[in-house]
Amino acid sequence: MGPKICMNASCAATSTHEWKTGWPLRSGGFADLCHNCGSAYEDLVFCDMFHSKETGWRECSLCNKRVHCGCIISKPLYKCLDFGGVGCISCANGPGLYPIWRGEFPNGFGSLTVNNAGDSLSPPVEKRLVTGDEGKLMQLCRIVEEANEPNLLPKSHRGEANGSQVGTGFSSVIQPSVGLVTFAKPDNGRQILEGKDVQGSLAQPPLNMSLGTPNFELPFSSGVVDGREQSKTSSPSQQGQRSRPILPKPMKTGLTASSETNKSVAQMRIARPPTEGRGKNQLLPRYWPRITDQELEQLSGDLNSTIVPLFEKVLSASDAGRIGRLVLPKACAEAYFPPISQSEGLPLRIQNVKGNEWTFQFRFWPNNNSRMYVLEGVTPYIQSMQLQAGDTVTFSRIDPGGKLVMGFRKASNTEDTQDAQTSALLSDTLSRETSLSGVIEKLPSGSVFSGLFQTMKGSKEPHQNASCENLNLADEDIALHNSDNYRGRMNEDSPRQPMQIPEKKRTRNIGSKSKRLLMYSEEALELRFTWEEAQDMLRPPPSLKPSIVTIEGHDFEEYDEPPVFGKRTVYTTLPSRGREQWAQCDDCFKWRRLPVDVLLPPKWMCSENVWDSNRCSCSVPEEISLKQLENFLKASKDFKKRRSAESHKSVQECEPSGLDALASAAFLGENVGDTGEPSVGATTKHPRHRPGCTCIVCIQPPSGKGKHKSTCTCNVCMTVKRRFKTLMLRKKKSQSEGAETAQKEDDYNRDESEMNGPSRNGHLPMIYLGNEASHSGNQAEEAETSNGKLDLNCHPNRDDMQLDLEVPGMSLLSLVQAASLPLEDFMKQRRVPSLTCEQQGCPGIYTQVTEENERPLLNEGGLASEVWDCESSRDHGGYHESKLD
DNA sequence: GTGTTGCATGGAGCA
DNA sequence: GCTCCATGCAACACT
Repeated sequence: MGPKICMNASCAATSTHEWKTGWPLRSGGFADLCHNCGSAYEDLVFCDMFHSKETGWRECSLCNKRVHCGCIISKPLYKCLDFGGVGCISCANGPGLYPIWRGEFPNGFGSLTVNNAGDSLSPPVEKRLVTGDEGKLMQLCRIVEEANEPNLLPKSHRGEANGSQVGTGFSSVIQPSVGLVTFAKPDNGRQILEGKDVQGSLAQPPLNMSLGTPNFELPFSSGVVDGREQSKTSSPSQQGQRSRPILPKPMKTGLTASSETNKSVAQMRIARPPTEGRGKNQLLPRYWPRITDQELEQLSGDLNSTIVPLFEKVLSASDAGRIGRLVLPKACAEAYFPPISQSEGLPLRIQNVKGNEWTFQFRFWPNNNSRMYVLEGVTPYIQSMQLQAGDTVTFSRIDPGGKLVMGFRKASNTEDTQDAQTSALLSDTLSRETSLSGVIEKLPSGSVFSGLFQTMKGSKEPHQNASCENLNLADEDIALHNSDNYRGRMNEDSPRQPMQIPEKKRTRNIGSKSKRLLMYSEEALELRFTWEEAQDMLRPPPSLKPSIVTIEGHDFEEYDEPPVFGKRTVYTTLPSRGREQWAQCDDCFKWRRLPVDVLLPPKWMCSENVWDSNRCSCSVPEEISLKQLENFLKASKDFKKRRSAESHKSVQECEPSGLDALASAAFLGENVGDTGEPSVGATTKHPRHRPGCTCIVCIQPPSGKGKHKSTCTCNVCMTVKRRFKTLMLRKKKSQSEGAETAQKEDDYNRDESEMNGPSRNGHLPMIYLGNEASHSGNQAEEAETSNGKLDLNCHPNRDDMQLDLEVPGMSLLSLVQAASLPLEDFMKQRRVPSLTCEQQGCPGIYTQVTEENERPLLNEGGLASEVWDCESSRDHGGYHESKLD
């Protein structure tokens, strides 16, 4: 920001012993004036002193006083009279002249409709003043006056307005000692001008707020003028556009608020309606910047700059996605960004939170006879700020200079702190004063303009841009403004209720197409569960029969429908009764025993217990003791905890690295990443696809398949084979050391597995395409997620479901390649010829040295035995799932 | 095969 | 019934 220059063109002083603030600028902020000019402005003699020789002087039709018309300084000082001519402001507002006054306001605040009773029809927006800050007080007084011209006070009266409402037409309170000024965003009054019943408007007063002055020009306007320029000077009715309300419906009790109320409410975090804009469209509250005027005052007071919050937007999934297009609210784009006539738009330089400049392409697309405005090229910004859907980007402007500032607010930060003091104060206030509730109730509240404050914080660093060189805030300020949670809803029925973000806002992006990813973190957490839990709930489509497809000579079962969610059940194994399944009634919460192979719907009650006529009612007591049940559940819980910890541990331990990774890469033909290894992030080849992506690209086998045949003796293959052998020997050694422990573990796991159910009664993990019953092995290909991702095809409770994961993260195909075996041979090894349960001495677990599988899976060193779980054989179509030890 | 661009579609919100 | 806007998607460009 350059040195100050007195904005009185005939003065242009660059130094003065005291700078004063003058008239409100059309771009926001206020003119800088030297002491002399500022004093003249404050004394309302500015035009007399400096414009006396300019054109535009007229006489008041009522008192014949000379009135300068047409400059920005004199704008508030006269009125065009209905019967022609002009009147000086004191005459125009004289009693009796305008029993019902309405008119346009000149400074970007539209117009205000007031009634005789003095009710303001627009809710107040408060601005905190610092005692002694006469210049700002003057400005605000002027704002109030402009919004409330019938109550214009002579200068001598302004300082005497303590604690009293100014005039009768507007509920403004000017209290320099208290430091509060309440003023309203005036309504544009167009509805009245269009002939609506004025008195009727009292009951339902128009609360629309025009975004700006018709002739508003942005300081950064490129000069490109398009059709909007014309339209913005016309009324909505002329444009055929509806005006959208940006303020909630008014409360019937009026808006007059006590100073106490004002004081308290001023500290609330109220969405702050934008101070300006171009008037055609009106801003929806959801785009209001969430910064209080008080905060702005603090900012601008310290910075010699005026921060003009413009709007903010919660990022949608597409905004935060890789497309790099941020959809701008139309009204905001047209109000605050330069007008563009060509679809290509123009580059827009916006300062980021650290003071660096970013250039985005501001453009539009024609859409339904309208326009859709976007900022293109935001991906670097989004990524560097680590923004995601649900976060909020904020746009503001620094005046003078009109520099656009883009901040952000993380969604995760919006609800994690609480300012108890303010809450208490607010609650206290609300308990006593509810007249504002109607206004505040629907105001989008929430955290503050943290992005902006981060801008300030960032500005501590060396700046590239001069406009921010003075932006500096203490960390305490940051902390202050990070203390969110003034959000909320005031309710007359429960005035002490803590403020919460309006439900409409909170949930508006959940459920529909446009609401997919926008959830607050807590809600997301509530929806988050482990893949083990999800696996427990997955059931094959109940009434569907799989179709059998044959791929490379192997049969696969394929379901057309995705898995369904079923009720979670608990399996037990009792020596006397064998395996049992238990389910809890959703109504009475009693546990009922069920047949092992029963699949329950997500909601299930005793009355649906068709398998046990004695216990098909909630009134019948449980047949299992509470203690027994607790033991089962506890064991189940402990087991899962332990598994989870072990899983993490094993993943870390077994993470292929260094030569292993290279070896794998060699086998996989440099396509390890394509195997879908969970740890692999976005690739350059298809960066849109993340781990877990099930698109056709990501589920494709590695393209390197077949590069090296099993007989290949190239250096790479030989190295890898040698490396693999070493790996397996090492593993075997470690296994032998912990054989005893492992056996115990296995027994334990088995028991627990049964207890939790080989989910879905002993079936293998269900897979969508080629499901559990197929046992064709392709579940392993899908089961390579090991980092907690939801994997539909991996059994949560059984190690043997992950038997192919000898090398974590490798897909089945990778393993096939690694084993240097044709797929057919590999599959044979995964299958053991039919042995009946009787042959194997079922029930139980026993060890058998296989004959046909003397070369066990991936084990050149030889795993001579495999553990057989006969209990699972029943559902395996005569085959027994092998289990690598 | 992948990334980008420009438009179309349809749900949500509002009067 | 209208506008807005999140997102899908086809066509095109690029590697």
